[in-house]
Amino acid sequence: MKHLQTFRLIEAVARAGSMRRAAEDMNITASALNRRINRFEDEFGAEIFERGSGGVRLNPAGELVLHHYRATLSDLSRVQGQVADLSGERRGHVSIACSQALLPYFLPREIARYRAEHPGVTFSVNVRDRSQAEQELASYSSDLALVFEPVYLVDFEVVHVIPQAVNVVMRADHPLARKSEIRLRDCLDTSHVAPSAQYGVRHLLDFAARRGTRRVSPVVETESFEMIRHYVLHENVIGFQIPIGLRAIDDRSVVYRPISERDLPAGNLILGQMRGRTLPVASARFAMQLSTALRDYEQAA
Amino acid sequence: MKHLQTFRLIEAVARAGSMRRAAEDMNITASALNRRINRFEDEFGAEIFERGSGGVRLNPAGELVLHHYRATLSDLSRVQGQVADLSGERRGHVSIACSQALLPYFLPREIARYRAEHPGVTFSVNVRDRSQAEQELASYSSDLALVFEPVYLVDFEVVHVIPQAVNVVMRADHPLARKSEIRLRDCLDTSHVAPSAQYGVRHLLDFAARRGTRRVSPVVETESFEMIRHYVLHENVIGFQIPIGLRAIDDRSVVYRPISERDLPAGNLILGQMRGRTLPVASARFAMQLSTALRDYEQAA
DNA sequence: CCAATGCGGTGCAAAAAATGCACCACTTGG
DNA sequence: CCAAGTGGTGCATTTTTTGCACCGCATTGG
Repeated sequence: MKHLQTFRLIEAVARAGSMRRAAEDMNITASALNRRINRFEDEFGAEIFERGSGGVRLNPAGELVLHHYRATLSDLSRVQGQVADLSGERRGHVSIACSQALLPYFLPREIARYRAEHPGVTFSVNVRDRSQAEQELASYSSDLALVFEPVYLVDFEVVHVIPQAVNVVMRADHPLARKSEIRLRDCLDTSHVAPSAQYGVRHLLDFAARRGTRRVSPVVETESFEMIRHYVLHENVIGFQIPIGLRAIDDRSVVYRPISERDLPAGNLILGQMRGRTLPVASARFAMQLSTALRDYEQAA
Repeated sequence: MKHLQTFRLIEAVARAGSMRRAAEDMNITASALNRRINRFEDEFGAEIFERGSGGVRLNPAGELVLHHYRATLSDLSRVQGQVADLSGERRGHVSIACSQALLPYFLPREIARYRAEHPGVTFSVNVRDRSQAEQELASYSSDLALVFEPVYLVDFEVVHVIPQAVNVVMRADHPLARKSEIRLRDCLDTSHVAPSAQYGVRHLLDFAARRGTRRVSPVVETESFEMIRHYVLHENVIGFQIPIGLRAIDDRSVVYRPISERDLPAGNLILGQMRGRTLPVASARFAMQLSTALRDYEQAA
């Protein structure tokens, strides 16, 4: 949509931090860019950039303008999606920000199931930790977020929530595998592998350990839950993950057991969107499917 | 905002029903207008007008586009309001659709009170019946609606609600004025003046009368409650209105008495906005003031 | 301390886009 | 069957936008 070109340029300038660099990025002359910005500010009635030596940066008014642009863009693409729907095309795009736990089993199955019915719909899956996921929604970069234990709940509208207890994952021959429920102290007493601090699982572990004046002291700390899941195969230690990211393996080489709720309350896996936003058709439908799937998953567990 | 010019033209064409007439309205050539529309449709990816002989009219896709434009416009003016607020100007505009009952006493006082603190804020007061008021919100023509007994509540978000019993209004020397509460049958047995069918007061009266197999048969039927209020001074008949639109007059020439709740349940006076919409600063603040005023009014009564 | 560099902004001419005018093809109602 | 209405189009003209060459200024590094 050509009429939003000025906003695209504003966004580029905000990103680049300098008009000249933004001009290069957008394949345009610095002078032309400069004049468009100035003209916009005239028309808008206020400056939107702070001119400092060495470049420019958005002022609060500019932040509002940029937000307006993103909201407009989002609404426009929603409208285009609905129009495409009218003409029976059923195309569209869903972008979702999610925690790592959803990557191996849950999301692939749900996306495939959705695409089986709507082959014209494409997906972006953005792996984000719990705080990033919410920023993702706020900037309209993702339509949906499916995250474990989100941080700030402002502008985050909960669509569905299911509890997920932190589980211990380990080889079947690990001593703790014999119990059906594991105490936190047993975890801390044995060698363990843990995710790094920005993740919900680690946050819950740290919090619970501190309450018992213990500390989580992992022999391997990583940002990758896939790493954790596979590491326990190579050294007989324990790892942590929530059940939706786990599955009993055929040869029963890896097992998982919940940590006792006395020690560590279950966290929440939350499907959410930006508050008040009307989602594109495809995203709204996919959100409904996810809700149903999460409910079924919870009842099956 | 120049970048929305094409949308303004689209709106004009939709309103005029013909490109040539719209072109005149917008002081532009039909050819230029025609090409802008065609270019937009190209870019947008779908036709938004149905071309019939004798003119054009919006198709469903066009309705969506027009709605997008209005939403964008509303959001933009909200942003401009917030920016003005940032620079300390405190200006803005509030548009409110309301029932007639609010016109004589309640709204003038509240608007004046608001403007005493924020002289830069201007107001539009649009008198609308209960169904029009909601359309007004849906088309972003008004920010707020304050109506008695709204019809459809879809897309209508209730901000505040107070009950309002239908009252009989009459001269002090009318026989019914001696009672403190009036039965519906007494109203129907005496000559009465009533509002026409689209109004909430009449709707409640009709409904209650029909339940008792009676009918409302006014000697004067009017769209104007002001007319009703003044008519009872000239002929000794009764009229109807809700208390917020009434006030005891100094010389006690006109009095009002509630109709018994056994016969006619109290209706609702509802302050609302469009569902999910973020209101401009001034409107949001005014809505808060109205909420408070309504609460105080209810407690005082 | 001064030249070099990078910044935003501006005058002016060239390029691009939008517009107005004249006109076409078509439908409709008297 | 024609007059009056409609949307659409080719072409010259006007308006807007852009690119180029600069300016003044601040920061930086030798």
